[in-house]
Amino acid sequence: MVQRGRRTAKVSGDERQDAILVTAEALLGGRAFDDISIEDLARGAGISRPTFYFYFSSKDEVLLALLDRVITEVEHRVGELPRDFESDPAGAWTRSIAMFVEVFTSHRGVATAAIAAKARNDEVRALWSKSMQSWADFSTEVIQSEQARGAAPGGIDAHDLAVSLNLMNERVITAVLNQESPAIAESRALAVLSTIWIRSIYGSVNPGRP
Amino acid sequence: MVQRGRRTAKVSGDERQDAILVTAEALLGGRAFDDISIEDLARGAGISRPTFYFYFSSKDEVLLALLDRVITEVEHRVGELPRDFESDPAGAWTRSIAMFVEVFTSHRGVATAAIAAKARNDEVRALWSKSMQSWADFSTEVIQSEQARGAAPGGIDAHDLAVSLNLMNERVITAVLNQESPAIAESRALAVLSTIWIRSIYGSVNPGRP
DNA sequence: TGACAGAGTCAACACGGTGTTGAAAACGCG
DNA sequence: CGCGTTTTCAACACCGTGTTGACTCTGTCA
Repeated sequence: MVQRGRRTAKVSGDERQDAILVTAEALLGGRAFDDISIEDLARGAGISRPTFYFYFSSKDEVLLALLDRVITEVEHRVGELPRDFESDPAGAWTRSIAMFVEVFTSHRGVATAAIAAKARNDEVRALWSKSMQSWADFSTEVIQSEQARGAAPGGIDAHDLAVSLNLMNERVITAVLNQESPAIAESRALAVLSTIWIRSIYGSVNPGRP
Repeated sequence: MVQRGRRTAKVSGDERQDAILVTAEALLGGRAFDDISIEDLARGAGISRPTFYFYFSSKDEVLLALLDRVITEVEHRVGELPRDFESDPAGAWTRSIAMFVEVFTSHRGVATAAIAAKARNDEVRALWSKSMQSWADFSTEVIQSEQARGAAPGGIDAHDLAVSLNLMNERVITAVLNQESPAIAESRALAVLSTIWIRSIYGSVNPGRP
């Protein structure tokens, strides 16, 4: 992305930028984004607060960069998902949902901070929206094709259903990651979510075996 | 709640307190909670900023008071809900969900501000959690009795299901109120949500007529 | 090799919002 | 009236954000 190879004695700019990101993700493991000051990020990266502004124009910009990485990872894994919905609908949906659960669980701090930040930051909201949109579109297409081949009943707009189920996942996963109450046990989250998806998409408990 | 009847020439304390709440709810109609300063609330109520602190110890305290009112209204209306799940399951669930949609829609500003604030404020979180818990408990009991009488299939823990569906409602309603994208049309929200509830609780499209 | 350019750094400042203090004004009850 | 209580606010202390302008490196090129 940017040419490397400076032979500077001191730490290079890119390393500093990276140090800020690493510090941010580390601190997010322990406390809320709002409780982390730019001073904290700067100190963690070994620079002064004004110098922080040389690398990022705000704290939110850092979060945005971290979120971007996570979303890229999800996009990549969505693309690799097997699309065996005709042969094993329940398994296929479960594997898709499992992927989201895994990625967000392994970036707990970034995920929860970003989801909270989209309430106040336009860029974070835009990025998150774009991704939600693309996941909802993916789900919509599959639901539509399931409805078209007669495996799933109509009576509900595929897009509305897809959006609602994706929003449910977002919220349930957030609740689990934040250990909210009420929430559900992390170990059961995947089973519960996929059961709801399958029942509400197929209108039956065991799609394929009616 | 507190005795009234002072014959003061100037506006009384209770009226001032109320003026702050009224101002807050009015301002919340137009902008985000974070974009409202204590100065704004004080000016709106016709007092100075320090005087604000005589009535509330913080901005969040105001939101808490507003949220408390809304939750009280919901609790009240939950109590009045007909419990005709045996005779008309689909209708009964739909009426319950409709009630939530109505109340939160008519207090859009408070609802969205409170849901955002629970990320950072312990008291707001506690109050919201308590209510979610009680709504989830209500749903759990109904689901359990539907499972017990054989109207709803097992294969999923009633409480997990209830919590997930309630979290879905929270998130979908928030998305609608905030006009997020992706979201669903406000006019279709109720139909979509109740369809998902019914399909995932009963494992069929038309409970009662299998 | 020596000055120049640009990257990197930070002390000091300006600003805006929150929360506190201490003194004073308004009230109402005896 | 006069005394306690309620109510009010100017002034202050504080904290986090974002900006400015001057300074130091370091690699480059004449």
